[in-house]
Amino acid sequence: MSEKERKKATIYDLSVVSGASPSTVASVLNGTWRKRRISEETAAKILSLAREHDYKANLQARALRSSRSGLVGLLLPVYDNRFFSSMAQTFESEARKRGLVPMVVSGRRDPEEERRTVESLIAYAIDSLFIAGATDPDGVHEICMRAGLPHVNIDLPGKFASSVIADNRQGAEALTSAIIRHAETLGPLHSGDVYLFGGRNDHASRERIAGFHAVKQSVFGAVTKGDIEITGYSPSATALAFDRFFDKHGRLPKCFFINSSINFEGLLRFMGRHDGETFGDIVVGCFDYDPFASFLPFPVYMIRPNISKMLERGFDLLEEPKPLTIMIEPELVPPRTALEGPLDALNDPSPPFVFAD
Amino acid sequence: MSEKERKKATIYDLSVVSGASPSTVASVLNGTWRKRRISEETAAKILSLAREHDYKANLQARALRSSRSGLVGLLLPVYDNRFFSSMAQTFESEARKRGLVPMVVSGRRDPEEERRTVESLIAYAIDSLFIAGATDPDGVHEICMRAGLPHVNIDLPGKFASSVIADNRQGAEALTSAIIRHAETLGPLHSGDVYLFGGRNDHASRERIAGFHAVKQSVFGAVTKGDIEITGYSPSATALAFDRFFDKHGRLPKCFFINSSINFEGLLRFMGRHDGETFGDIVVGCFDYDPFASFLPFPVYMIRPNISKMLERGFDLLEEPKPLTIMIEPELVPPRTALEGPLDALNDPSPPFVFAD
DNA sequence: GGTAATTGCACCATCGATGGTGCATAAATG
DNA sequence: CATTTATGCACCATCGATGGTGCAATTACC
Repeated sequence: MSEKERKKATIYDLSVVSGASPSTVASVLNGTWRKRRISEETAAKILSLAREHDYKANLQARALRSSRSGLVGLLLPVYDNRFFSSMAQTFESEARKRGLVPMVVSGRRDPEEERRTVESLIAYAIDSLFIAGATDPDGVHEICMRAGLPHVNIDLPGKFASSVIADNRQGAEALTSAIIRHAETLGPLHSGDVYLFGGRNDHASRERIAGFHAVKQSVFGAVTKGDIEITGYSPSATALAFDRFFDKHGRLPKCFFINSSINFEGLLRFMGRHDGETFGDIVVGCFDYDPFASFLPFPVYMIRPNISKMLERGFDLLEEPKPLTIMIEPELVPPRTALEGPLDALNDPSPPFVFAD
Repeated sequence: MSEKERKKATIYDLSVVSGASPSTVASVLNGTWRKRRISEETAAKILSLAREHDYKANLQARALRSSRSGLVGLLLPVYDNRFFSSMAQTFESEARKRGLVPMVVSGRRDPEEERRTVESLIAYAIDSLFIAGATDPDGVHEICMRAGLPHVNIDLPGKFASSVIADNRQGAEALTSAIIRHAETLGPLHSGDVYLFGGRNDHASRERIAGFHAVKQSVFGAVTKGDIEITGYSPSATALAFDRFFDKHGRLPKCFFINSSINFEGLLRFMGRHDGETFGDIVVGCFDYDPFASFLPFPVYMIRPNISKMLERGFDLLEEPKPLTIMIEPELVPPRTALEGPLDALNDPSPPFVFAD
């Protein structure tokens, strides 16, 4: 038996060994056999033969016939960032919890590539798609429409499709208040001491900037011009922005808001070029979450979206007939707080022990 | 045309509109038409009709018929960790570069779940599998064997399958030397000041521990007993280990080697519980790479595997008839150095600009 | 004992694409 | 002009699973 298992067993093989027809075998194996009035006895025999021959359904064939593949896609811009990789992790559990198989792809912030990768998913007949952070959501939406593919946006504004978004405005306000309050405990603070770096002309950035300015307005009564430096989502462009600021003012702002952890990496690169300087007197807010950032030598406040709630609501929205938008409040993470992540849900199979050496 | 595109066009649809047979249409669309002596003219007509009807091949059907799916799997333990998410990112490019579609899944360090996820990949008829960091590589290997699935281990020792591994021994030696050298510049150092935290009874940990001890041996002439605290791959267990050490000695070791960034998170959690203490006098080595760790208030040396080279060699090894093992040297990253990551390869489509506010 | 209802399953077309084979028609060759 | 060779394509079985339909054999019922 272990020798002959070179080729995978099919329902036809089981049909031969069991003496039942292929369709009977199929219905036993896919669980529809009661509906088809297959006898308990026949079913039991086929199930035991299936186990014996290590039968595994060919899902490609099933998908082809039934036009339901059991695949759910997730389009990310990139993987290697705490937010998106954590989303991939959570997405995988949520998908499997629902009996689906996740296909996670990245569009690398390139509209052309986003389209291509989504088309490759469609070619494999995924049943639905989660779009998280596409550069060109409308282009992706268009493709999904044409393919009749149900889809939801995650953390993207939904002009056409359903969306679950973090409350960027509220989050930015919370973050801005937090850093201003902290910076004020360190000394007098003026509107001109409070900056924002990063972002781009997208919905999320606009909302965050609006929240940032709203808080500055209410705290200082006025908003300084030029308190925002747009850098796109690039570590190197952000590092350059800090270089420029530093060259001009001889220091960093007392207090600033960084649009994402990618931009935060830009700050780190800038600091890498200024070894020896401690930058202990700055207060930073980062609209993103990375546990490491929590332990830098200066206070870092972060905003952490509630990813699993967002995804859960996303699966709900797939059922919805018409486009809806749901907002989920993110969480403010104070400095030096290492929160739990999806890794904590893992059980580490080998218990700790000490090597005999 | 845009109205009627509700259902996806098939070769049969194109066969009707073009007047050619389905097999002719298929061969034109999959590029085998010259071999089949289809005329230039017919091919051109069909290609133009295909474009017009937005034809996209159903890859499930193709896979079923040709028993080549064009899917490559990557099994990770987890996504949300710099090393593995960076691997996912690089894997995706490498796969697409080869005309394949990546399917990345995580086994969450659970042998049972690893098996299940790999079986789900096999059910979709993936052509080959990259195994990175499985808890039970032999179990996975067994399943692949049974399914006749070509597979390579990445950064795992290859008892049965081909492997590309980081040189853990050499990397651990480089890392240990680096932190000892640094710590020695801060004051006198004894063998008892140099510890290792994290890891587990797996190949990588064993090699790293061997390298660690070899260097201690050569520097101090002897190895202290009990200089190693095994914690498994869990942030919380690692935090507890630091707690224990701290409770016993009233401080952290002057100089220590942390087995992975997951264990590193444990250090951060420990520090979160000791706010106010700066821990400025420690020197840390982390056998893993996270750009944020580079900028903590104490020196952190890191080891960063050359992921893209490992994956490239992995694709090569798939062709190989018999199991081979290849070692790739990792890179030592000194403190306060922010290196480039895969994100730098992305082009940020919207150029930086400043909001008019 | 004859008809009706139920049970248990087999048959067959189908999903979309592929590739081996074979057969007209046209062109080349002697 | 007869025969060989080349050209261009159609036909058909096939990959593995599914689900509608139909039909014998058994059981129930009057």
